[in-house]
Amino acid sequence: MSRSYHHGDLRRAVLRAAVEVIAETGPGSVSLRGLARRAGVSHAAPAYHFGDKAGLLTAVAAEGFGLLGAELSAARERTGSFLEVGVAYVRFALTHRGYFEVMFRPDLYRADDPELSAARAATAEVLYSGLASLSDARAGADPRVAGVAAWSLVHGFSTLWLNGNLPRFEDDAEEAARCVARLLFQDG
Amino acid sequence: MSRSYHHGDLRRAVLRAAVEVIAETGPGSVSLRGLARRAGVSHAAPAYHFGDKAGLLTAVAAEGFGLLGAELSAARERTGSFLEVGVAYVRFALTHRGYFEVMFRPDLYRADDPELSAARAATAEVLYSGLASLSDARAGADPRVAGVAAWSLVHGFSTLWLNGNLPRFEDDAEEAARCVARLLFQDG
DNA sequence: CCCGGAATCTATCCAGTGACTAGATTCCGG
DNA sequence: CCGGAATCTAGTCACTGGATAGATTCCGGG
Repeated sequence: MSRSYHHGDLRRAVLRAAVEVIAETGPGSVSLRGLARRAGVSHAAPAYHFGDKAGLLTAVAAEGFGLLGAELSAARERTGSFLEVGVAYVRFALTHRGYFEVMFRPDLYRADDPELSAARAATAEVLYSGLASLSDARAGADPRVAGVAAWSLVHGFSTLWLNGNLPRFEDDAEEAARCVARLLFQDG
Repeated sequence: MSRSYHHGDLRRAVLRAAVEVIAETGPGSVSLRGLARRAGVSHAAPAYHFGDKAGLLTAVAAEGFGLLGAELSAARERTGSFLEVGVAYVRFALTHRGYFEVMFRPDLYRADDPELSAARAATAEVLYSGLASLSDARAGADPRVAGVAAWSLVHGFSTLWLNGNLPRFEDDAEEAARCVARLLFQDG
């Protein structure tokens, strides 16, 4: 019995399992006790690492913002196109659903967590950094308004797709997102 | 004691209370027992009308789609502008948060409920009925793509605003939404 | 090598919730 | 006014989140 009194990396294991469960069945169906069972530890073990359920989801959201920021800046460096940053946003939402479904639901976690705030701010920085080219394309537009429009477009597409409101595009979501985004970001 | 064995209109009362609670503290914090207490009935009474929690939220979502469809078509008739239909979408999300937060979270309710499906289809009909003018404005665009873009934009703006990601526009959300939408729907 | 504190996990307990069931009460049409 | 239908109550069970006390293991200094 003594071989596994300590799990080794329970924090990581619970985090991974949480993201998986959320991706499959939504954030509402995640339970600390279920994750504990899945990891083979007692039902109170996760609380040591995360405090409570909100703490776990805070960690999920923080990691998610970190991943999103990384993917957005990678897309920006790779393609140099603000449109492709938007496409990368949608791609993240669809391929990292477990994170995405938590990140934009502040009632599920502690939005004032410092680590999370930092990750979120860094991501926003990347998102808005490409605004110059966009506001050039739409001369005279307030860059803040243009940024919000861009964010709204890709965010809305992502959420609508995730909850099954875009059935006609379910086969090639990424290309559909690119077509949709092109209507707003006319530049390639 | 006998004076109020029957509540009178418990179904309506629970529905109203549910929408209020959701608008204030999110769908996660709604409990059948809490709503029952609020209405002054036993904890099992709501189950008679809604079956279970998913049934209650199904009713919320169905009523919400009905309201949204009505407001969208009203905006269309009143202004004749597709842009104003989009603004009405945002206005609905902000003023009927209790409904909106449920409607686009199918994991919370029974998405195959016939009454709900009908209400949702009717709303989609209104949403897409103004597409002709939009695709005229953007010549050559696939009307389906244009419709998805429009829906994505207003939906994304609404959800981002609701979860506190657009702090700079919190004072005059409706006018901000109009500015944002104008970037996509160039016609007035 | 070993000792003691720190890190990690277990075992219990409690309150709140959703769901189910049997039964009580009231309403309403014939 | 009577009997079935509609509505609500009361009780139960399994599950969850949260809290606490204590057990086990790890690790660095002597």
